[in-house]
Amino acid sequence: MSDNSSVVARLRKLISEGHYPPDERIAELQVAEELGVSRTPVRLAFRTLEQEGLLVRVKSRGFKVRHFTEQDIVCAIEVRSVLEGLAARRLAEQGISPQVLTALEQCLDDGQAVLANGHLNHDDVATWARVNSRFHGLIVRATQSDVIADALARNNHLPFASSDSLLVDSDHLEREYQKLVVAQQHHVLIVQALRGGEGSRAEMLMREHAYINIRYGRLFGLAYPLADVSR
Amino acid sequence: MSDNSSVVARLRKLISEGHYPPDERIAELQVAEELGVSRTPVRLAFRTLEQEGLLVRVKSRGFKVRHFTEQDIVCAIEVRSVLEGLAARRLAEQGISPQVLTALEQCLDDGQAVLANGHLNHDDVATWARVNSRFHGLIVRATQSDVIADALARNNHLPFASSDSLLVDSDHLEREYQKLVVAQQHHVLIVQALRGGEGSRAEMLMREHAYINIRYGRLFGLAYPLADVSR
DNA sequence: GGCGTGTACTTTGGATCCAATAAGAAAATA
DNA sequence: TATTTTCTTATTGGATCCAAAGTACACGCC
Repeated sequence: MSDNSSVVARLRKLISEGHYPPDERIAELQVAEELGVSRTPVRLAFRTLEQEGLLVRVKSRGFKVRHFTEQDIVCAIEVRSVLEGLAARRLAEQGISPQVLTALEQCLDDGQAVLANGHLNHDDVATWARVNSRFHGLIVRATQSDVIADALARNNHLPFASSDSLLVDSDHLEREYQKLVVAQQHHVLIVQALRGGEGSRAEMLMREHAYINIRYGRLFGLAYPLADVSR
Repeated sequence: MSDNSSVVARLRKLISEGHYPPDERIAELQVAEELGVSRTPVRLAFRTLEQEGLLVRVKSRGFKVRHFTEQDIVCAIEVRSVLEGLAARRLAEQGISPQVLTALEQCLDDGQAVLANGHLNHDDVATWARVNSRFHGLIVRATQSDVIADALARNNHLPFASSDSLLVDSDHLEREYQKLVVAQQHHVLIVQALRGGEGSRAEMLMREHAYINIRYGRLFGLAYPLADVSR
């Protein structure tokens, strides 16, 4: 807590929760008082958040909260799509280690276990989120490339760009179950391609996989306050 | 100059020139004195540079200069490759405006003019760099997506990831000329694909185009001090 | 002579102070 | 009454100060 990175994290949260509305200027002093710290850590955090893409610099008068359109969200998912695709291709082509392969297969088993009941409950959703996060993280880290990992991490700071954004719609659990079944199938095929060293296929599958929330039409109606979204 | 962004720019330059050696800790006070400013703007700049990937945070003791391996440089180019590929695909699929098309064709003409002599001189190289930069910038901006543009911009902060890094080898001007001829051909084909709305083809061409410095074997022997590079 | 503890120093993180500047409000003039 | 000019105020950028933490060195003890 003595570290200013917590200020970054707290601000990230507050922004994506809409506490600071999009497109509105955000003052250092006000934030500092609300967080109970001085201006200094806030100023530092602003620079970080700016680079993460959550704040934009206004001509010569501080920062304002970035507003995202539906288009932006789609783009962020597309960016993740090509970057994770790249990671999968690299991993397949450079060869996957037995350790990583074992870990990925464990993810497949764990994922299968979640879906075994034929329906979803709350714990299932949480478990799947963990397994899914582990799966994606494993592939990226296995490429051993900090450059790719960083590019992905930065993109994932944008709200709903991350593969962790499950967007589970508790009103349509049936449909959500179908989505996870498809996701699980994707995972199986991706591991298959990785094991077989099929770079292009791994990339293609991973790219398609990233679109799952778009394909399943659960992209909008988000908690995050989009700028000009009506529906 | 009164803006601290100049500190960021100056530091970026100093780092990529090797004034601060890779993998070595970088102290706020020392930098502040060298730049003739106080610690505050340096501290702010460090946060920006960290997000840009030029500095890495050391456990709880400030920052050190990031070191890049050959592998990292290749990865950065691959990242640019897939991102510019994405931009090209989007642009082709969403349809390219007549204005942008005209501007791109102007780039093609200008590029052709540079190569018309059959050989390169110093001015030619500079001109081509400008035209090339304009060409790539046009395509990215035409997608109207800040998210993609930002992802690219961040990646381009890594040394030699940017398409502006021509890496012209004045000792082998003949080979460099051949490289630019190929690049020009790529540009022509890319515009063709964009005009025809062929998204996949545009993406594929753009991705290949990004690899030109790798294909032409002029990737290493760089000014930037790589960590463990012998050749 | 080696190892451990303690102290001094270096360096970062946070708070406050001061100056520059831009925005906003009020007043004066046309 | 509208417009322009000036003054006040809010807010950022830079500098300095203080506290906390970590490192290194030295001294002492085993």
